[in-house]
Amino acid sequence: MTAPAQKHGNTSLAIAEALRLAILRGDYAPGERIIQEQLSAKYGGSRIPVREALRTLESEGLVRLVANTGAWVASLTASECSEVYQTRERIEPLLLRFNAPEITHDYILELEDLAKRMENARDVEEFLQLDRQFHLGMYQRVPTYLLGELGTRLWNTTQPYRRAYTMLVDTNNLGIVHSEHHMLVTALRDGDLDLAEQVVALHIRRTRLHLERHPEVFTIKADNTN
Amino acid sequence: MTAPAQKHGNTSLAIAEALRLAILRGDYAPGERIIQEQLSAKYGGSRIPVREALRTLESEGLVRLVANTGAWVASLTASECSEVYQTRERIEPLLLRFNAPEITHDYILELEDLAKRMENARDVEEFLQLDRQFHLGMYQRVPTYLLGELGTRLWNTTQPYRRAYTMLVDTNNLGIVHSEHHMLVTALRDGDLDLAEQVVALHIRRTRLHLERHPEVFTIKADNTN
DNA sequence: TTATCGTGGATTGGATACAATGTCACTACT
DNA sequence: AGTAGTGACATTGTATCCAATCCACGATAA
Repeated sequence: MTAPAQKHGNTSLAIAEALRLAILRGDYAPGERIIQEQLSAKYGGSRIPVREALRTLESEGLVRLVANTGAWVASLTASECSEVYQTRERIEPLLLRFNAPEITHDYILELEDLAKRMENARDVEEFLQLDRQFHLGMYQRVPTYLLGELGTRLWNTTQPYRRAYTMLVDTNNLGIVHSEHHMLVTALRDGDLDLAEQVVALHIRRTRLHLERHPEVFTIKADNTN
Repeated sequence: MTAPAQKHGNTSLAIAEALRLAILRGDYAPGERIIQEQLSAKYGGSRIPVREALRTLESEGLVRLVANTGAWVASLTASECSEVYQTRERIEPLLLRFNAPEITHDYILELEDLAKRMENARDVEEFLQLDRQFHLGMYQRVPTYLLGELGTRLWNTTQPYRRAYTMLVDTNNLGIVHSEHHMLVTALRDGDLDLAEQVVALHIRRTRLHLERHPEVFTIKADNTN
């Protein structure tokens, strides 16, 4: 990049956004070391905005900072990931409840479409992208003070493991996932918010229990962590 | 301060901590403007670590940053505060569940003592301090990846309004609050975790409903916000 | 061999200097 | 009088430079 038309006041924002996307894309492996100077060279700007971007991403849980030592792409142990999922089980139903008033009939059609496209997804990346759009999309119908951000953060920090897990089970064996998506759409169409909340919680819970049975997913981190 | 023995690598941490405490103490009113140079002079260090501290506090929800414009002490509208409380209603029971294994008999005695001391609290500040110790203390028996931080954050962002509210109702009319505290202690002593979770949720919920009936609490912000 | 102790290079942390931006009072014009 | 324009000042954003810290590596000694 080395964006030339960079106006004053958003260099650190731009760097944060670029790095966030790169991490979510999987360009960096969990546990990988991040050198400020390299980011500086890659995305433009001096090390100052890079450092501020790293602080931002740390607060989002995507990066781990250690004073005087450096920055690493965040990595989760199996039990940490389980904790994040348990938190999601409590947060996402509430988030759904907040957004319910704006989940209109038209939008439910969109959700149905997304659910169907997921069933036909060719590769893992396409599935992941649609899955994200399906879930996070319905949580952003309404602006919130912190719930929306929180939901996104929890989703983002578990992204590498969702990817590894999806590759592991193969897109064919996702039958239950698709059923759950359709159940959620149906509950929303029926206006049964309590059921919708429960489906979301169960969806996350089942995935968590699956993940807990596959500890090998958490070995993808780059070596020199901790 | 202008701390002389400041070692390399924790200036921004020290500033963040000092400013966090100052905000929680109420030294700054919600909505009050924060000037980097002033913090720099007050707590020592140049503006660089000050800026990093502000980023940290922003991620904790205590400060609001706007590019090229400045920083303000965070302030909540009534509905934003309600959202935070609703989030707490979902998070704190889970946090309690995580910590339950380490809430020993000895610690329950401490909790009971805190509950009693709250009943005898002379002034608002003493009550607030004990209340914080009672609730946050039991959430920090066990180290967590994010739940603990999250609980603290939710607690911190609502601190100014808890203070205003407590002053409003007067420490005499806190009978129900004390009953709830004792109910929680009893549930923990009985090892009835489900009940304990429910008591916590109801405790938060009742406070939220009270707060929603006192919108005047949210007018304490310093003028030039937004 | 193994452990301990430097030592130099790589990297991060912080201070100063300057550029960009926003704010606000003041002026000139309608 | 009211409003748009304008300029100076206050404040924030970024770059560059230097200091502090860490870490890998090798030398030395038990």
